[in-house]
Amino acid sequence: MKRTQHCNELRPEHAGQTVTLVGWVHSRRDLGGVLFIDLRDREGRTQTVFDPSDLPKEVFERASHLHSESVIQITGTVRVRPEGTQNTKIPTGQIEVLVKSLEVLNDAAVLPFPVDDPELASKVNEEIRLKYRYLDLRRPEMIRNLRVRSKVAIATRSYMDGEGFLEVETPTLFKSTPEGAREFLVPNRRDPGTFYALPQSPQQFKQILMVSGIERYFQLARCYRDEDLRADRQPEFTQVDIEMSFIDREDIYSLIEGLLKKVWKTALNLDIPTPFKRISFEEALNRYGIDKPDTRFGMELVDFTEEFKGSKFGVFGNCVANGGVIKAINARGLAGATQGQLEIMTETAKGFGAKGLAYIKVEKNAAGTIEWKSPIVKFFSDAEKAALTAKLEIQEGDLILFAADQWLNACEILGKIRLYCADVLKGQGKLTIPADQFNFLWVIEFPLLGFDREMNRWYSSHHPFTAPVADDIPLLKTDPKKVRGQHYDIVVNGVELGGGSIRIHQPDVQKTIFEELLQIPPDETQSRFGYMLEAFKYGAPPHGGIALGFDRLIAILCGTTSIRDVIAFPKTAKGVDLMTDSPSTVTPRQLRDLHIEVKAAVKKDV
RNA sequence: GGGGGUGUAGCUCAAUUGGUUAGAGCGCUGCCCUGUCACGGCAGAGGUUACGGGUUCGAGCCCCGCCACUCCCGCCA
Repeated sequence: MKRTQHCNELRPEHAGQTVTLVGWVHSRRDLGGVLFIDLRDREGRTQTVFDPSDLPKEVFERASHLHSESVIQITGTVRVRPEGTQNTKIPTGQIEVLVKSLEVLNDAAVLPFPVDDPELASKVNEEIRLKYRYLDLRRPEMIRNLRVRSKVAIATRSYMDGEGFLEVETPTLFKSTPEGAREFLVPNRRDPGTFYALPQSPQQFKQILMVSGIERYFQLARCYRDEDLRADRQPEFTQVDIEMSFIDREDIYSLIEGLLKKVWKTALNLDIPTPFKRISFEEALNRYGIDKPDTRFGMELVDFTEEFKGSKFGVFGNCVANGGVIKAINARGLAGATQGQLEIMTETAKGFGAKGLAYIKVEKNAAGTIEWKSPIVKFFSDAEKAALTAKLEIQEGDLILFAADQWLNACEILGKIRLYCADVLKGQGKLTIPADQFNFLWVIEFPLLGFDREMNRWYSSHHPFTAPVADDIPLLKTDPKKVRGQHYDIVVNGVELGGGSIRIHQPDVQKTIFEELLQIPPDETQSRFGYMLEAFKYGAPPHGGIALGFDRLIAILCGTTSIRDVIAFPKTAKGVDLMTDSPSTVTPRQLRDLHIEVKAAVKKDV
């Protein structure tokens, strides 16, 4: 070892010792007669002192011209700092190292952006941070994120091991299963025209492992989806993938509650209460307008369908007559919403096919009396007004927003607007949410199927291996919409952390789903899922599982909304790695080997 | 595929809304400075205003196109 200590280790009790430290030049303060260099490694930093009266001239000269981020090794004596010069901001601030010798291990060129100042560095354009990712990762806050990630990964493995799970690796060269997310394809050199696909998840392998009798499987699995990206979506990402045999939903709930309890303790030293609350899909939509509710604030949806049945206000009355619902939220304190903000909300509503967005601003008028300012309130009867006042607890300063539409649409419109209003209120300081508040929630009883009007067929709302609730199986052939799936999502603070289900383990039920409901032709079912249906014939245990988005989990723990901050080498929104400039073109020879001809205009190499 | 935002010195930003030589802070270079830790002081270098067109006497600013980054919608069984 070159070093005797790391840069966050020396304390007053080391005074007098000769030590060797290595690291990066974090900052340099040259006072002419004395020179301070803060040396940084991944653990922290230590002030070193260069005294020209005590050092050969060339050593002092060398030190005084060191660029930031040069890598050096120093040997010197630890001493307690003179009275009044201690730095309470850093743990090593009581001491300093008086340098006797300096070795420059690597001179750094002038940096493209500062890494020593967290304030400045966090504002640097992400494009340049990604291009020089190695510099970006040197920032203590980025190293901290990677450290959290590592600790949580290890805690997860240790917890799963303790629960009797086997970590099994599954292939990343898999078979194309063109349902669901678009896949990345890998051409097969040995058989022209055939392809592997990178797995969207190890779903099928983990079920097969249950048939294999593994009973308890987990993996920190890399998954690949060739879809457009978001702040919380990368083309390759990591899932904590879990599958168990001979269990029911309750076993999954308690397993994951235990895992998250351990993870939160490990990463944040927080004790989160378990068991988590549960809410049905229907209730989540009714109260929060979304299937992944953020329950850290209220502003819940209120139903007024009954009150507006037969209303003289045509928009509401007709809506109810046509089987729709009337929902409203009270955005307390937002009566002063700007025209622009109302515009954004209206556009949101229109995005769901609504014609507009009805609202009431509850404000004092010039005469000093409270008034409902709204283009529609003149159509309301006294009874309707009384119902609104009572159920929404209307008071001065409120902004009431309405959705009148079919149930799901009405809920979703207000669900979006509720989140938008919360953001606005947060911006105005009228809504504060503590950073250490984590509202975990199981969302359960999802509908097994949705109906695709365009394609005129059912589709799986989760995936086609999800088992129906046993009581609902007879409904599969009579009223598929009513069938509930044994599907569950784990949600925290409005973020979907993961989801899973109890699987179908009977080949006949699986076949019904594939062929009668999803209307996949039998030969296609055979070619895509035949091996699974066959596997299930030879003794498939009842089983179920879940997958947690590991990147999202770490992002939440690190307090960031972008998973790029918790992935060492992430890609841009267009899937480009700016550091290596990939993807890139390949040689004609490579293409020939793969029997591939590129027809699109070839991007010129620079 | 669609919509919004951004792009000016190495970095972060400004430029009185179309007007002379595009500025500041940090960083960088040189000099001064013995207790700093956002050290301080003096001086200096550094610009194809992303890129390509256009309008205009005149464009960082207006128009058209294009590229990149970013947020959102679609998409993500």
